Amino acid sequence: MMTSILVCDDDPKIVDAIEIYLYKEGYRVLKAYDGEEAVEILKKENVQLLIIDIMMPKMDGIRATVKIRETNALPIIFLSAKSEDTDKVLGLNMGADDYITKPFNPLELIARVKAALRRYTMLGSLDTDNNVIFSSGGLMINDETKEVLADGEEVRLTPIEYQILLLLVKNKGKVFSIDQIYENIWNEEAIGADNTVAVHIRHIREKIEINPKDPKYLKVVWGVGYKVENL
Amino acid sequence: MMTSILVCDDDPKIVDAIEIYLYKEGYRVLKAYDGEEAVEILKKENVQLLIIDIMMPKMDGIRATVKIRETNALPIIFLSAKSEDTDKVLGLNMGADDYITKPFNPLELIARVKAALRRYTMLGSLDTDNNVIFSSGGLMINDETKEVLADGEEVRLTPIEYQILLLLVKNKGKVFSIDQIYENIWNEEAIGADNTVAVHIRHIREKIEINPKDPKYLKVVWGVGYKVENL
DNA sequence: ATAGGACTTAAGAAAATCTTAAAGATTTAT
DNA sequence: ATAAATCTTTAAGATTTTCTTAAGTCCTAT
Repeated sequence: MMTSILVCDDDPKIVDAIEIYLYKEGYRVLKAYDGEEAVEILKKENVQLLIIDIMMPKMDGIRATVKIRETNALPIIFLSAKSEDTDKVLGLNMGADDYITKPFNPLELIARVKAALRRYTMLGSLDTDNNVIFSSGGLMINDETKEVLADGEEVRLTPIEYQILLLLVKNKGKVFSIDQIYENIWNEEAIGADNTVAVHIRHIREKIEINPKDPKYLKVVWGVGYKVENL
Repeated sequence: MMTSILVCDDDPKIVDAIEIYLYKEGYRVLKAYDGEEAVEILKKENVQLLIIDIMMPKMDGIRATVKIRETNALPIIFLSAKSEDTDKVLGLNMGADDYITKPFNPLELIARVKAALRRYTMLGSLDTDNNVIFSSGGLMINDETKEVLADGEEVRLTPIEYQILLLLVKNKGKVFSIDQIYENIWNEEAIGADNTVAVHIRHIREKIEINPKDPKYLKVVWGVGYKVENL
């Protein structure tokens, strides 16, 4: 399903700029130019994230947020001019999940959008069993059938290997320390279990990587832990 | 999310008593028995409130508070024996938000805890806690993926380099002395460690700066320390 | 202008972390 | 009960990171 993002700012130039960045990342972009319009669109459309300016005519971002929050729990990112610190605080209390100050760095915008969406879908995926398929690039896990595909090839993992990979792919991009991995899978304190996990990592790599010595999916982050690249 | 409270007193009886009161109210209670321990725990755990005794061996409550305030804005409630009025005043100037005199009334403790937490969450604590993305101009750190982008380019930092840069970007604009940096990252006293930090600074600059000789992000403040410019 | 302290830079030794293979222990399936 | 599969442990080697030393350069006050 395509992710829809509603962008709301009274300055069309900013809306257009954000649209371009988000479109490039593969999101569907809806546009509004004041708070009322945003509220209307959210009633009709299925939107996963709202980016809204604080200072706007008609209905400002804060009042709009209050109204929206009455019926919708979607994540909201506020836009604000650099020094509007008061607004910042107000906005966060009103139910915004993050904020970006103008002028903003496009990469930062994208990163914050992704982080907000991830937090949101993480919470949502608990109720909807819809999310059983996780993937990153040529790597795919179907948690219903327990099938793992790497570059089109089916891969047979042992239960522990499967659980580790599932954890990492479900949270692709996020780095897990060896202890975190151990505690997540074994449900007990990790003491002297570092090699255990390391060996499983090795086995997983042997099975899913074309070249285990130079892994493209399961990467080490030195001194920190492992992650599955968000491809 | 569960609210965590760190209780720090050198008298285990008092810590245990407070734990019981707070636990009944549904809070998660962490325990420390001197200032150093408290500082350690606050670095690792996500804590929303600190209750700390003033008179303690090793590192007393006031020095601990000063240290903690360098990086953490959580509310602090001081515990003090009845007549230590001087300490009381000192503590409040040091960034404590409230104080309770021993022996205390459990109901009063709970009331003050709730009041402090309310004030804190009102002020948008989301800034640093929920946030995993920190940026300054063209510099961006995502602490979840441990990715660092400088002018759009991904940069590979070693763990120590990463931690130093994260500290500076999280507190952009603020100057840290070499000793402060050392103590924050290594968790031990900085003695003769100035060159060590300087070398890491150099390495970070080599990686994130276009021209390391004329750095635009990681600047030196002569005779004081280093900071990341608040761009 | 210059001396002295503060910062920068380079290179190599030391330490820490990760990878890998292989063998033994445990669990599961037949 | 036995074989097969899976998991854990060990340990050596490879790699990366960290620290130290030492010699530079740059600021600032006199």
